Amino acid sequence: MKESTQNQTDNKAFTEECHTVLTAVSDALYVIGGKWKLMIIIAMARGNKRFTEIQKQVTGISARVLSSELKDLELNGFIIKKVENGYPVTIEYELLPYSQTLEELVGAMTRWGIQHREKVKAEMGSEKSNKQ
Amino acid sequence: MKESTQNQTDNKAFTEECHTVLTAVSDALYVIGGKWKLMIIIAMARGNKRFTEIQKQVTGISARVLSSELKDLELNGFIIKKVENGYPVTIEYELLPYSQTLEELVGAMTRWGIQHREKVKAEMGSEKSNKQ
DNA sequence: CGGCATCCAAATAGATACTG
DNA sequence: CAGTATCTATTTGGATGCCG
Repeated sequence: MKESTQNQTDNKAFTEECHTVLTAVSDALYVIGGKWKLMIIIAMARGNKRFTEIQKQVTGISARVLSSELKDLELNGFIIKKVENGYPVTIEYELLPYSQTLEELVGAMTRWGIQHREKVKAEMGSEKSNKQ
Repeated sequence: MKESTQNQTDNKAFTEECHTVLTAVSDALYVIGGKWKLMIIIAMARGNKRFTEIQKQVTGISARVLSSELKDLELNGFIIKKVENGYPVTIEYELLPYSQTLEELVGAMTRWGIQHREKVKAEMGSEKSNKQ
């Protein structure tokens, strides 16, 4: 994993690999980017299926935005909207198997978020009592 | 990984774990969310250090936005701006070690982006020649 | 409850020109 | 080259009210 000798050869491969990675990350961000999509999927993976349940878990999201995000998620094959006819009609959203492909990504992001919060906390303490 | 018996006990733990995960992901998105930050870090990790180099790699970013994003990244400890006095002054941005904590996340996102693109491509093919 | 329509405010981003 | 300033256009989002 360490190299420093022949850089000319590396540079070209690096540029190509860079483009590949940038394209892939760009693709991913296009589909699951934004503040809410991953958070909605996380909330749903913990058993929240109803519109208002999800809205309660995902702090700060408005009904309009949640509605729009759910549509996007359905279009992209992560969830499905189920309408049960009865008195009254109940509507539930369910995760589809494809949403499980995000597990690794969500796990990585969760771990990073936790360690980042701790890093920030540690910096706060070590900045010579620089309170605001 | 399969459970269905005692759901009451699970639900409470689930709700707490849900909140933990949502908070962590929210923290992460706050710092590295948006279209550009990860892409800039990826480009820099492949050796791009100059402003225009980065702008060339990260397709579509404007100078104004790149400038603003670089400032954010510096504030959050991912990069450092180095000014070398000479004729003319050269300015380089370098990754700091903290940016390496993102490797797992970037890797997960890259893999997901690649597989997602392939899934979409496969769907295109299987949708009875439904060209647009 | 689960939304959608409307209106309006704020944030974001593109284009262009300009500077040291 | 490495930005900044300005202006404008577009996107996004909150608030509210309404509907089945």
